[in-house]
Amino acid sequence: MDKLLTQFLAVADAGSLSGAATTLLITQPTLTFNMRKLEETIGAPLFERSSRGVRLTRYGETLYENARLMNRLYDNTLSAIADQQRGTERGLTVGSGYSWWAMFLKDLVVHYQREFPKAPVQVSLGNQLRLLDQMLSGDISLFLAHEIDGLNPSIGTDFIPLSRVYNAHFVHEGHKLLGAPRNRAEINDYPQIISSLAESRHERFFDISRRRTRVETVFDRTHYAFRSNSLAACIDYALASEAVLTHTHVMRDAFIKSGLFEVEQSEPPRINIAGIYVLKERRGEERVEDLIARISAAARTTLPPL
Amino acid sequence: MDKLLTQFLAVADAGSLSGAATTLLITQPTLTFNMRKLEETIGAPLFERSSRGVRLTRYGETLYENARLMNRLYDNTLSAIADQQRGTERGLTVGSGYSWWAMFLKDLVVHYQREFPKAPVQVSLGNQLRLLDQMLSGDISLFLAHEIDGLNPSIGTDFIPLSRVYNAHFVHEGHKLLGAPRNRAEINDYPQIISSLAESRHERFFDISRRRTRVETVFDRTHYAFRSNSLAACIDYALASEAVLTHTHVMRDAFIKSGLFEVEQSEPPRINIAGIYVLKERRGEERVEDLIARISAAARTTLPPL
DNA sequence: GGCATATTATAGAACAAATCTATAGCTCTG
DNA sequence: CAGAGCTATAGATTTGTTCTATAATATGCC
Repeated sequence: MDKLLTQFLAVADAGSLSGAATTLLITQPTLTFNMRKLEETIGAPLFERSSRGVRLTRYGETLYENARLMNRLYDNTLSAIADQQRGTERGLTVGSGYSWWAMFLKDLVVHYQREFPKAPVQVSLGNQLRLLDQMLSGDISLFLAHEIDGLNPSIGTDFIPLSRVYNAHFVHEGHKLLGAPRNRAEINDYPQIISSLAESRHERFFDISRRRTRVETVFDRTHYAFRSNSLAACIDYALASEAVLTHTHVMRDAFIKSGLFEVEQSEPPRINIAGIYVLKERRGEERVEDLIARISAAARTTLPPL
Repeated sequence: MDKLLTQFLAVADAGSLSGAATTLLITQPTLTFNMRKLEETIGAPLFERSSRGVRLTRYGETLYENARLMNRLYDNTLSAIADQQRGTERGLTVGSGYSWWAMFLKDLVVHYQREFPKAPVQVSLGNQLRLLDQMLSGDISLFLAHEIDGLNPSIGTDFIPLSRVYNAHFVHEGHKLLGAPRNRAEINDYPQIISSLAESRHERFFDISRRRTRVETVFDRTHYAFRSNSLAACIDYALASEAVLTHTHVMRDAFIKSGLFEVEQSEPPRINIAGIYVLKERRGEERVEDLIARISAAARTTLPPL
């Protein structure tokens, strides 16, 4: 890995130049010099320096997150090559959201393990952007998710569509929207809730200019009255207010148990595409393509068609 | 990016050392030297050299794929920091653990939205350290949590105490620990569950030398039989096993509804201080201080006094 | 207040590394 | 078999990195 970035990580972890210097077995002036140089090449101040040590600026925090990713990617690369030399097959890891896992991925993985007990598939559950993070650092080979609108193409991912799912709107019992079909304008009259809370360190994944549609993305902060990464919190909020929770319709039955009911829509609902994200670089690898084929086949029998 | 990797990519793309040398504006012997060095650090031959140029070995192919990823990651990081510098004004986002959210933050937020519909408050639920992380990277303005022991003071946070809470222990109905007061040793005989999943990247927030007490910190990986970032998962585990879920007592009523009951403690329980974490530099901002005042007021009426 | 002890910053010397020039050696092609 | 195109090698040169020594500044403690 890049020397300056490695040293940067050490400084961020130690919280001081001198502390990092001792762990890195170099002297403190060297680090002072190098970190200045890094700040120059990055073009932003990375630290707030004081006589108690250094603290990361927000630019420093961004770099820290990404430098850690790069570090992981580098380590994963080295071990991948080492595995290649030993002739041992690398295990594949698949990422997924909980619903896809429960719906059909689980069975597929169980089958796969049985067929290839020596090269098992591992599974990482999480939200889309975390999974993207993990894919970029080489921790997972591919993941299942909704198509992410406005994703920056320079990230270099392929998206393989599998299924069409639609968004439904959910409100508490006795809400005025219930009882008759409603159009989009009527629904938008009420405050909106969404169960996805973007973190700024994921903002780099997005490229606003190339957005295909004009819909709000996860980073629009104005549109929603309430948003949270916790679905439970969103449900609580929907139960305690007149706001409308928008979520994929596959959760309808679970929501009814919590006391949220689906609003009938008088217009065709917004369709989302669910599918597989995979790095362009990994296309063509035998095991990856095999897994994609298996997932596609399983999706065709379980999920709504495209 | 790492210089050698950049040069490696150029060589792989050009298919020859001399060709890459001209595009890189360096001389061919330099590249010969550098690529040898890279092969040494990677520990595998990357090229098959011939008088017609060079060809990637399978190790070279692996490195090529991953080096391209690193390259992109680096570029994306630079542009993310540049975007950050252009500056985006953010709304207020409050972080919290689920317990505080359910107990009183929910009502406060619902009220707040009604009062200021144009400047909504967003909520991020998560464990303390994730919230700390998010606060430092600017995603959230403040968060509610237990006082974090051993926190490195150079991080520059203010802690505003709100309430004294104690940790209780919860088990499923009919558990042997129920029915009589138990001491700490008796409770520790059973496997432990905790609803906090530490990530190693947060370790830098801690300053081990200044830790006041010797209690297990969140980074002890051996002590707990089960830990998850999802409270629901912890509850599931507690219901399905003999393990003891340790959690703040304020959730007792909610736990009873789920089928978990509090173990009577024969010794005085460990007291924690709950309060608001906020960045020193954001103190004084009108909306931040307003929110702090509202939270403090709500806490006084809902939570145990200090 | 003032001393001890952290910290980062600076300057110049010493050292290490990267790069270049020049040249050799190999292999395919006409 | 000579020429063109490539990589490899050796030693000189240039550039960059790291170190030592010291200054400057803040913090905490007596």
